[in-house]
Amino acid sequence: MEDRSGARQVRPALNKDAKESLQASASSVDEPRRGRKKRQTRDALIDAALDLFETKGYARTTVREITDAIDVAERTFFRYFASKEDLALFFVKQEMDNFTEALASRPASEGPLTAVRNAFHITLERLQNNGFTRSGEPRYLAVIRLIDATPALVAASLRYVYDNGDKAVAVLAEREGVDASVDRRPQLLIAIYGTLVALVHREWRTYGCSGAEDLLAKFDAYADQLGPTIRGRWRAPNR
Amino acid sequence: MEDRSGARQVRPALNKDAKESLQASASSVDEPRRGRKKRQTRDALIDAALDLFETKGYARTTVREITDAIDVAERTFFRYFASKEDLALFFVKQEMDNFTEALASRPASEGPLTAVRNAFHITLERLQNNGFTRSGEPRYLAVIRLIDATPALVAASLRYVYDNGDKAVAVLAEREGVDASVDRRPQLLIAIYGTLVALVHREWRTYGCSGAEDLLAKFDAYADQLGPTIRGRWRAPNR
DNA sequence: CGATAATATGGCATGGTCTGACATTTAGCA
DNA sequence: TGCTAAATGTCAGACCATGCCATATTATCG
Repeated sequence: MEDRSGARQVRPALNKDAKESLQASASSVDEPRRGRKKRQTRDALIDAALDLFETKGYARTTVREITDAIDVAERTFFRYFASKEDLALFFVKQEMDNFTEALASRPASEGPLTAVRNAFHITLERLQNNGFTRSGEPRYLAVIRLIDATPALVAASLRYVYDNGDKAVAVLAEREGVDASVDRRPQLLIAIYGTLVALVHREWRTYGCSGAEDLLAKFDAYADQLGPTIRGRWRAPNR
Repeated sequence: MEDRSGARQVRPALNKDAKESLQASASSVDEPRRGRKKRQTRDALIDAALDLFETKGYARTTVREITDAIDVAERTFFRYFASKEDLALFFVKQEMDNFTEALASRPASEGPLTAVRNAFHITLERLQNNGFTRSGEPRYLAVIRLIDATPALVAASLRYVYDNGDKAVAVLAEREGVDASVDRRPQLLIAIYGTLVALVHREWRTYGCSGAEDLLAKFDAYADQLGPTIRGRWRAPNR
């Protein structure tokens, strides 16, 4: 894999407990104060960062500014996130995890593509209550805009799906009772799902950035075209 | 687009004449000396870099080492390439350009998917004579290995396809006589092509890294699964 | 040929990301 | 209260990337 030592690489790991919900910021009691403070700090970092990103843009926001905003040392930032990118990708990871989970719980009666589509819908719904920006917009919408407007983040999130789809692939293979190590279909479908999401995000951001329903509609529109795209000739443009 | 000033971002532009073949290093005469030297320097940078990358890995090779190897100032490197990544992506760009061109010249009798598949074959064939490493291996194979082994480069190349597919999309729409601004199929197919290539590269690297024929075979194997993947249920694994 | 403009390089300073090492504080617990 | 471990802070430094200005090389033209 090569990756060692040299700076400037996107490292995985580090986030042992990075998955901890964040939405359940209802600081459940009885939890050790230490862990609670840790999550608080992490959340504060994310909040401050997203705020700054929205105002000044990703590239023009320095890590220093983020840490100054919540008064911690710059070094601390890198104890929570492997990189500036890593922070921005926090939500991508969450979305992917949600998706995989949703996929796993789709009834066996649904075919693979149907299950994937429904899982996406569920994922979006869940994300709705994942926090809001100070302007009252669901946070994940703001994040989508941020990522799509920042080349480096687009790249990173594509990659994240690219090499973290394994779990989803496994789930899919399991569902359909095929062996993912010889059958390429699970991997193919997840990869296609990834690009679908990317395309949808871009189109959504390009035209308007309306609500989440819009996102869903676009996703379905693309998914509907999957079959026609692959089959034979195209001829007459649809509609 | 936001991207400005802040370091650490992948910038496009800059390579006004970066496309100049490189394969035609036969330094055609009558060309102004200045341009010739420029290309020589650029080629030397690429050669030295690839050499070092292969030996020490991408991350552990510093720009300084590359420039020292051909005895130019570090500053000069960044006059040829926007970033270290940019250099590594040189071949990705080339491949994409070749592909688009090949696609454009496929006969109208071929359906879209067929044309894409054939264009890929042609692209690979052309790349065969694009220079060789000191071990005699076609250079682009070495580059594929390099990229796939380096997370940051995987990300960057995915992105490159993601936001440079426009030309190919246009070509495809033109071929099929559809309007790409309302019909999503061209974009969808190119995006799928991109992920297909990524998947193939990974599988190729994971299992053996044999010759180019192997790459072609794997590509076809994936392409063949496209239809079955999308349609209805899967049930019995193929084969 | 020689002056002049255009372009490629070199050199230097600076800002930004990220890491490693070590010191200091703070929470958890006997 | 005092010990232990985890979280933070501090500091130095590597590396990538950009801006700016000086210098050298090449092209152009009278």
